[in-house]
Amino acid sequence: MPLPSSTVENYLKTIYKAQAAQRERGRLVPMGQVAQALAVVPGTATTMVKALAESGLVHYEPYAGVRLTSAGEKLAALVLRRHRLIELFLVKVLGMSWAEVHDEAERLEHAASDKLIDRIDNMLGRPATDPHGDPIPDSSGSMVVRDYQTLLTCPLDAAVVLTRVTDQDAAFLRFLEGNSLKPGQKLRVEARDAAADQVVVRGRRNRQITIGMRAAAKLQVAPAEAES
Amino acid sequence: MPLPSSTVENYLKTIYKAQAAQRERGRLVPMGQVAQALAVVPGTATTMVKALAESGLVHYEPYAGVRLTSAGEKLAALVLRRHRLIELFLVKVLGMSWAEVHDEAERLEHAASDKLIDRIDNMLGRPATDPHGDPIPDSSGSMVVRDYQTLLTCPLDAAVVLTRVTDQDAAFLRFLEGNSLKPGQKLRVEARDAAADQVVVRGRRNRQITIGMRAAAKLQVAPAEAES
DNA sequence: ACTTGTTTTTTGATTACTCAAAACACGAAT
DNA sequence: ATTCGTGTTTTGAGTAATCAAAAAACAAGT
Repeated sequence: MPLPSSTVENYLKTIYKAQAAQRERGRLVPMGQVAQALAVVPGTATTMVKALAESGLVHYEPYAGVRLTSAGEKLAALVLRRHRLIELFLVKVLGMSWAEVHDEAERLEHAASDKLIDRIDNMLGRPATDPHGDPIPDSSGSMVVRDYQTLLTCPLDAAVVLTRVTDQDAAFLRFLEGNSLKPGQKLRVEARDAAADQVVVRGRRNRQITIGMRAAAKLQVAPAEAES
Repeated sequence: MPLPSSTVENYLKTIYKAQAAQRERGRLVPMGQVAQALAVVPGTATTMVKALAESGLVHYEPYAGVRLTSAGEKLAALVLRRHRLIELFLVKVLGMSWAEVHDEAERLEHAASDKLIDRIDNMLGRPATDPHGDPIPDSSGSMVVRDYQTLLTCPLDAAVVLTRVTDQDAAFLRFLEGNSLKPGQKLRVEARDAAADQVVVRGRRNRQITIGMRAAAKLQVAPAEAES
């Protein structure tokens, strides 16, 4: 029963996110994917995951893959909670750019105590999402997962609001920021052209932005509410 | 040229503080002291210190002790800078008690980037001292060291102001807080009795507090300025 | 059912840090 | 000067996490 090192926390977080990313729930995450996400060689991931299985944090099937147990899931959610609250705190209180907070939070999430995290949570008014629109689990580890459309799948010409950006790459985020594409922004998809790899969006101050389909798929939206 | 792990940072910090604590400057810190401060067995400290010497961070003389090189000193000062800015930030911005911030900072100091630290420094108005009155090195690693008297050495019945508390123990700090003995507090030593191990202090709202001499030695004071 | 190609697991080493306990050095005191 | 006690270093071993490369398993595709 070793208390989770930051390595363990990172493995759990990675498996959690991989599980969440796949359409079908309850499927095993292949080892290769875990190894790649953590930037370690496959053998390392195998060894580590077997150790996690020993501790009862994951269910591991040789040659098939890995899945979190409920204990592992809770722990992973708490790591995510710390990460996202820290990100929001850095943006809201310290005025950092949303493009740079990810890496910072990546390190701080393993050092911050629950007490500190609760204080931050409180100071921010128990927020539901971080600066990228990712939902923040509560202190018991549960989280409201909502299924959004993306700029690739939402209806054409409908009023939508940007709710979530599923890519933490700093350069990408800086690009979005430069075009006022931040969560909360009202948008309208005016055209899509698969052949040309173009999605045309009308955004802030009626400015028109054209992005590629890979990028569009990373921008999640919800139907805009009735207000102006 | 390995970038300093948090273990290395802790060794440097410990040696730095031990060096600062000893009256005579430039003396070597004995290994036993380093080991004890870091809660490792002596052999471990020897091994580690030899590695630090390899990296040019300390000067090590077998059987004599260890001393920081200027490179090591700078690095240690920057760790201390991070630690103290974080402590002050936790107190000032997050409203934590000065009794509990030490342990938190002890972990965060190894995870916070220079960028974050500079932002905190800026937000706090480039403060000179942390909540315990410890001086905060600037970003180049230099620090104003002032030599204070203590409640044990200051003149009797003189108006003094509490400037620094040289003990981070949470229980001790809570005791001080309960008696309004925090940096900035104006005081007067009314009596000392070595035989009875008593120092009698007149403090806030003319309340009288009696503490032992070990505790008194940890409270540093400066002559009170002319204002009321 | 074989062969091929990819993915996964094993094996053997390596690095950083640690401890326990034996061996050693040094200053002081007889 | 030899002895004693304390402090220090060495030695041998262990844990956590990693990599490189060999070996094994699996999923197809003729």
